Amino acid sequence: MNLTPVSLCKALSDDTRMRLVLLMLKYGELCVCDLVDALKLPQPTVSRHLSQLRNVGLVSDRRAGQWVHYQLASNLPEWVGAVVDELAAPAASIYRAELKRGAACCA
Amino acid sequence: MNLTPVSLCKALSDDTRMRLVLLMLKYGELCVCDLVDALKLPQPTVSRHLSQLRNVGLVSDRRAGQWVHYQLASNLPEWVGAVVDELAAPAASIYRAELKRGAACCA
DNA sequence: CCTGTATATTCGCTTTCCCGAATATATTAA
DNA sequence: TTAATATATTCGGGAAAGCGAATATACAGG
Repeated sequence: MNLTPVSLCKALSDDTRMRLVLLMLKYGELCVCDLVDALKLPQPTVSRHLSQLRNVGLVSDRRAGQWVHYQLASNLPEWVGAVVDELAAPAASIYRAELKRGAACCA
Repeated sequence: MNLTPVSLCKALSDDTRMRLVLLMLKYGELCVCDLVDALKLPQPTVSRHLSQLRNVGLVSDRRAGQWVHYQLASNLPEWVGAVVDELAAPAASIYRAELKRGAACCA
């Protein structure tokens, strides 16, 4: 968990990871299948990007049965939350429709 | 000049470019030789990174005689300025001493 | 024109990033 | 235990990023 300005930017400098973060910012905790469904990307691809976000400390995971739920880490430095919030609006307007979640896979 | 949340993050996800932006944020307009001197990096390296920052629209250049002066672009979207400002404090505390400019090379 | 200084670009190389495909692990249910 | 579902990891290749070295371009002065 080594969150610096540069490592945060690196984590967010990919469309898939940016959309993952936006989804968690919008909906809170989501399981991997929800994220796969929302982004319409292969599951290994989503898992790999989630792994990068987790390694840098931006998101946390929680296993519940066979599902793993991800959310933005709760103990983020203030400046990290501020940057993410600032990016959210212009990013959301770019990805529009791609930030809808379907029916939850894990009831 | 295609400044999106992801392209901004890409531009800032490198130590050299982050320090270049911090220097311009702190001192305003600087010529390339000032930046080379401050960062203690080869001139072609600095030029290449400046080129990336210019291509994405984050900085603008102005030629004055044999010197070229760079500064943060003046017409940046509000959210870009906000993100840069938020990153500045934690980044400056990391790079501390490396953000001093020496004597101006172009009097 | 010729020289020197400032800046930009190209080249070749190495490293890193991203992806698809396949495989491995974990959990649940039967 | 076996099968099925959810998630993670590994492997191999291709694309992109970063760098040192060399070269090219632009301007100033003599």
